Amino acid sequence: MITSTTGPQPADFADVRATNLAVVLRFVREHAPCSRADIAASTGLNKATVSSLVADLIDRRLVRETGLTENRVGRPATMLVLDGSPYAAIGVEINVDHVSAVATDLAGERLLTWRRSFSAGDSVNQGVAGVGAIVRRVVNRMAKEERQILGLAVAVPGLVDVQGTVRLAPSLGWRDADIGGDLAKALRDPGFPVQVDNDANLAALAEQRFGAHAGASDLVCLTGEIGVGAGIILDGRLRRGGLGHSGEIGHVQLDPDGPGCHCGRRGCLEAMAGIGAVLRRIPSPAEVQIEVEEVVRLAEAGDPGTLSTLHTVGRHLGRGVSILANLLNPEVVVLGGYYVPLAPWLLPPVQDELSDRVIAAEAGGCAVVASTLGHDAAALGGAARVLDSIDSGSLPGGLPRIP
Amino acid sequence: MITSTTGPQPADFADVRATNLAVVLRFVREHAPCSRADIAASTGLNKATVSSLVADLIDRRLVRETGLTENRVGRPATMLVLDGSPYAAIGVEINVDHVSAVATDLAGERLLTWRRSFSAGDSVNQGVAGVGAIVRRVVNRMAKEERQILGLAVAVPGLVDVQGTVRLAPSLGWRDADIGGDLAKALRDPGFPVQVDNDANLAALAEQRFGAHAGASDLVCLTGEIGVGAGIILDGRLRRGGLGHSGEIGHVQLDPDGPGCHCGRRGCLEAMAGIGAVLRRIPSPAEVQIEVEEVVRLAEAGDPGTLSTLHTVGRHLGRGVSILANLLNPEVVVLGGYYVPLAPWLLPPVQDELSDRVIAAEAGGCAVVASTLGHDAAALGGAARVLDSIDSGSLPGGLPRIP
DNA sequence: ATTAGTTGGTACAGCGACCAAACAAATTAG
DNA sequence: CTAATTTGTTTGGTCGCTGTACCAACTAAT
Repeated sequence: MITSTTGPQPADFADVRATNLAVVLRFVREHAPCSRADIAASTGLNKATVSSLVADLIDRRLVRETGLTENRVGRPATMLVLDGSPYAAIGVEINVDHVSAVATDLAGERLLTWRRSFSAGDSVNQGVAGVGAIVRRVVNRMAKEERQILGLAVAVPGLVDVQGTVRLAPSLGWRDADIGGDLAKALRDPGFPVQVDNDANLAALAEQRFGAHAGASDLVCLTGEIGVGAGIILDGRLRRGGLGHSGEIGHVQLDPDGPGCHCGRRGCLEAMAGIGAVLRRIPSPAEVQIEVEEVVRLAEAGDPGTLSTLHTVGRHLGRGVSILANLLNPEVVVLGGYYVPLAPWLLPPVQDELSDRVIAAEAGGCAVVASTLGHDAAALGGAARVLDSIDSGSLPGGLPRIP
Repeated sequence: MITSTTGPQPADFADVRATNLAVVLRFVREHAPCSRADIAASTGLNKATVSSLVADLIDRRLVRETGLTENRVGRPATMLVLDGSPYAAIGVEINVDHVSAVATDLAGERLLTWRRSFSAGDSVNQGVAGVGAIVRRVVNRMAKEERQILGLAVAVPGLVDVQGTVRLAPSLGWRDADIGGDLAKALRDPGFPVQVDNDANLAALAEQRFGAHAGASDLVCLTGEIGVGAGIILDGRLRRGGLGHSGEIGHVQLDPDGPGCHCGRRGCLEAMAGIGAVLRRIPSPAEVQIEVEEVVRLAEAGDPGTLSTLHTVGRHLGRGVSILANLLNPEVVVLGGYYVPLAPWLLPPVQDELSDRVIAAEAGGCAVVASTLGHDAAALGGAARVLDSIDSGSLPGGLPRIP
């Protein structure tokens, strides 16, 4: 059945065509290289229909025939793969001390990964200028490779509403900033859509598409930066809540008598299980990485104090994860950011807490794993978000066949 | 755009037709009485198409023409309304001490509300027999009124997986029971689908369709029975999580030093803000209602101890609600069950906690209200669930036009 | 080398569903 | 009584999927 998102939203032929184009495109993405016959057999579409759809996708340069054929009985198949070359998706991640930009082709292959320093104290205008600068460079590079930009999604650590306005980003000092609009202006009508989203949301998209549990339809991603946020994917899609402010787990109170949090409350998850709770002193943002590496060294050396701290933090983190598991019953919770290098010591106590606290048997089938995507997961997620919109039917290259 | 749920799921004309039939049906439900021209103008469908769709719906006896016309310039319109008479949806709610059954017509009007005593200690077989008995009586009554049963949904207080198997219902003493299958067997091939779901989930559906905030696309319903559970609606649909075990908020720990919970842990939401925390003594299930009424009387009389208890419980409940608001950012959290009569005293501290604890400004736009649906909300939600499946395209009366 | 068998892809007619526009119907305004 | 207005149906057209037939290209066996 076709399920429209909501309200009176009728369907017509264009929708059927767009849906089936997207179905074929997704199939090629997931089963490349494959033949038209494969597609017809697996999707249930008629062979003739598949031929027509594939022709359309080839016209739009989304799919390409590889001359290669298989070696079996019968006529050999002309295999199809995604055509990586003519398109690119851009994801950008704004952090306290740097901006990361990632570009991928249609298949999700990384084309470039760039970084630029960034000052959190900057005004919104300065921030946008900095992001605009790196994006312009990426756009130019893509133009040199003769790639059309499919879109840009920017990850911001903070509250972003459904329209893409940054409502509150404490670590950047931003409030009610229309980054998307400003950026589009700075890029002077770029000709591709510019989207803005929360970093945890985009990291979750990255995990769903590129992570070890890619394809999971119910997945939560917990970012382990200075702040802790959750990106929530349920039934295959990001769930943002009414205003787009979902996933704010960082200041959920674990213990009324817990340590003070920088937000002014006590016993927040962020205060008890954020990366700050692991470090012995509070370093500047740029030094956190170094401090974490020091903790890893100490833990590897078996330093009792460090191990004990990690165990305690792990238990607290486990309580946070168990809230997620009880409330949302995801297949997997992915720990990102600074949790990744610390995972060997954090995961066991997290698992223990989870089995203790989740009501459903065996933690409701909820696995907890460390991310394998590296530090720019949110930027990669930005690209994933652009690819998602392609996958769900808004194809580029709308020109029809030969006149 | 058409968005298929997931995977390779192509669309064809039948899907277009089903989608548009559902669109028209929903429109008539929400705007009755209305004319074909209204539908065409509001949905964007062509007038001719609307005529065809309406004719189809009339053939299926889902919609009816009222002779009435409006009094304006131009040709008078023939108004359309949902045809209540030929169909019925049944919802059943299993509780510790009773079973409630509700039947509604297509428009959601209650046709009957029945109750039957029930013993929690009974085996699954005895329980199914009891439910089967009341369902059979409802089915017979509906048959007498010449109504076709569209479906039956049963609400169970416990963990229900996506297939509808009751994994764990502590208050009933059930475990791994295929209530749906057993019930279908007990009804001897009833000719309509039998579904089983968690009581909080179905209560949430009832709120979304019949409650004061009907139509909200992001809504959470908190049941205040002996246990506390949440039904989570995001982006217009119930979200059940990977295995269907979402919403288990009752044993989220609010305070490591809190009072003991019957689950063996400490400081669970259920122990600190469940109805048990309000009552002075632990009564038998049948007596809870009386005890709650006594608490209301004391509160109304201004008894200081009672007021103080309610204030404290309200603050704890507010902490639970704030977790929901931070994590899911719903438009509204509806408090049900025994929270309803106590709402005048519980809501103020809940609101206070919410404004204190939710990171987004103004609690992320999250309202907290008491349910207005009465004690059989989950049963009503069962009917709502049946109506939902009609609304999303699985129409009855599949026979085509004239033979 | 020839033939049979198998599989891949295309061509063509048919059908179902939507749309646009013209038309018929029914009522009010003047 | 005519003009204006609005409703709903009829007619013709387009689009996109389906089924069938057909051709193409290769393997395997005779």
